[in-house]
Amino acid sequence: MLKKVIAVCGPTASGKTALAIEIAKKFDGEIVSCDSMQIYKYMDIGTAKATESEQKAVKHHMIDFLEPNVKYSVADFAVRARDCIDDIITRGKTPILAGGTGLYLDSILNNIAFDDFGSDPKFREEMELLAEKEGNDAVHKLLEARDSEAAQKIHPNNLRRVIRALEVCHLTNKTFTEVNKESRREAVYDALVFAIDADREILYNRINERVDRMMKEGLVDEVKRLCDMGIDRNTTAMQAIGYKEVIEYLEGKLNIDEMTELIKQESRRYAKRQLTWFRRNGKINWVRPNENDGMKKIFEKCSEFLD
RNA sequence: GCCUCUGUAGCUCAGUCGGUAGAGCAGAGGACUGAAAAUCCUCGUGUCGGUGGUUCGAUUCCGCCCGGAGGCA
Repeated sequence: MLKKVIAVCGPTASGKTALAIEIAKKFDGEIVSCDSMQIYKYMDIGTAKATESEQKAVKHHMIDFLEPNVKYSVADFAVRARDCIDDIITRGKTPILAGGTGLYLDSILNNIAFDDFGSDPKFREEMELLAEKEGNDAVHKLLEARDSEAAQKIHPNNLRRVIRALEVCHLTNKTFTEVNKESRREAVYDALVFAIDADREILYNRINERVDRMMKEGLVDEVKRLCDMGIDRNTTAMQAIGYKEVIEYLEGKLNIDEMTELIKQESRRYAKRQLTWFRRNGKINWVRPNENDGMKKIFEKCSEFLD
């Protein structure tokens, strides 16, 4: 028997949080966030976390539990999120996955297993050095020799991926391609997946407005506080859109208008990448909750699914 | 009023010694299995301001007109 989950995804600023909360209220659900940045504490404004009152109304999981200097990955996420989901089901409630990090969502929906072979920082360093000295192609050639199928799929300039693939070969003595194949376990979830659809122009306006709101709500102070806490600018958390740009502003590299514009632009581009990710998922129901009886249709689908 | 410069892709500009044009940025599309809000790939037709003329042929040369910048009065 597959475990039933509902998922809400879509580009940034499309209204995922609101929709997920509506569904949760209606179907006695709890929200499991699939967002790579909302996991961090003290990053509320810039990541557009659900507000305190929203969190009071509906229980949120996978949010706000990590110090910003902690390294985290899909693998960590998947393990913990699955426990969360199982726990919610055990308590007789409906798990609602919500978030814009496509990889995180898919790791759950496709039930990808991440074996515990970890990483080898020293190996990565060596490869990075090689790339610096002899170019990206030199590293890619190594991958070609170990796993030509992967080499074909990964562009030589995508050093990060090339190195990761090599690292997996190095750690497991299997090919990256093999390891990935084996990681696809049998489905355990039956998911009803919604993605929020919006005209590009409207979406971009919403993004722009939201960034302005973040500025008013004190994004700059939020980032200052993180810096005062000693959070390094190279951490994953500080690479988030809205954070890295504020840091540049604080360093005097941008003025406030340039910074705001840049955050908007990066957010728009991010939304575009998210759309690309979700579009290739054929199982997604594209919905427009704000139009006509959009919400009604969504609720109907949910009831039908949960029956 | 006169003189000079200028008008080329959404923006900033290059260029064509006359054979209908190309960069950066913006934008669009795509990839994605341990950093994923990251990382990476692909994509440039536009009345070359308008209109007449010279020419086999003009965005390129010439005249006029319109718009912009500066200089002299």
